Amino acid sequence: MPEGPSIVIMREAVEALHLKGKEVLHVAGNAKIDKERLRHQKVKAVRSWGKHFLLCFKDLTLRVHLLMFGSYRINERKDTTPRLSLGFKDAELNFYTCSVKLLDGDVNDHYDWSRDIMSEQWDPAQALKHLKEHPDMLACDALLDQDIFAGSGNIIKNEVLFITRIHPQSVIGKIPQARLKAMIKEVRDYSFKFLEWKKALRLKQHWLAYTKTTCPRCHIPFKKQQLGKTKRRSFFCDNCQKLYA
DNA sequence: TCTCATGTTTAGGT
DNA sequence: GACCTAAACATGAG
Repeated sequence: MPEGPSIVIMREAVEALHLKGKEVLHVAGNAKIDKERLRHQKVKAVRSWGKHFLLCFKDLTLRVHLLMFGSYRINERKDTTPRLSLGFKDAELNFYTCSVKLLDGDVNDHYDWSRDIMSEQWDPAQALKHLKEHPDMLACDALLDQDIFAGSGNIIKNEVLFITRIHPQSVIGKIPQARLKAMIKEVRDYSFKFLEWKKALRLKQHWLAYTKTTCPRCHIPFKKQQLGKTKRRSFFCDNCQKLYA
């Protein structure tokens, strides 16, 4: 479920309920937060930042992170106890196996929207600056760093590196600036393609590298290794992806 | 049946 | 404090 584009789908689905101004009438679930604080709050905005789904109230924001296996239901329930359930007059939101947190005060004080790869405020120049602040970082780690590319996950990482022909173990400080810019641009572009494919239930069939065993360009076997500090699966072609080191 | 993974936080060690 | 590792969470695809 949970890379940035999937959270955008979730946000759009909740926005379609037109909850703005609606009051939380019922709260339940096994989340270890002070759920009573949410009761009688009126929704001010439905937002998202990277992999975070945000329901904003006056001076209080509910943050839901689906982690690896989280799920949600709108006006439906699963058989298991929800982590959090919010009941409105004509709608119900249920969140399962996720991380839930309450953020105090103005939500804008918690988030830099320009770091969200799906945001209208996404700023590629800032991303370049952030990358340059970490010259020793490996490309495979940079593309998972939520402080630089909020919303990018392991699928986006693998696809972007393959498309831009950058080896996952490339050192950020050794990658020519033009290549870095191309990588940053592709994160954004790929995320919106991801969004459309996911909506069409056609995401998997567009994967070029992720979970693949053979390079679609030169047809030699892909390498599959857990790379970088993040030790996440990387699928790559030694032949087609240039190692800057 | 079993393994593993679109993710992050936290606790503990050096 | 920096840095690392493992555990915890707990679902569902293959």
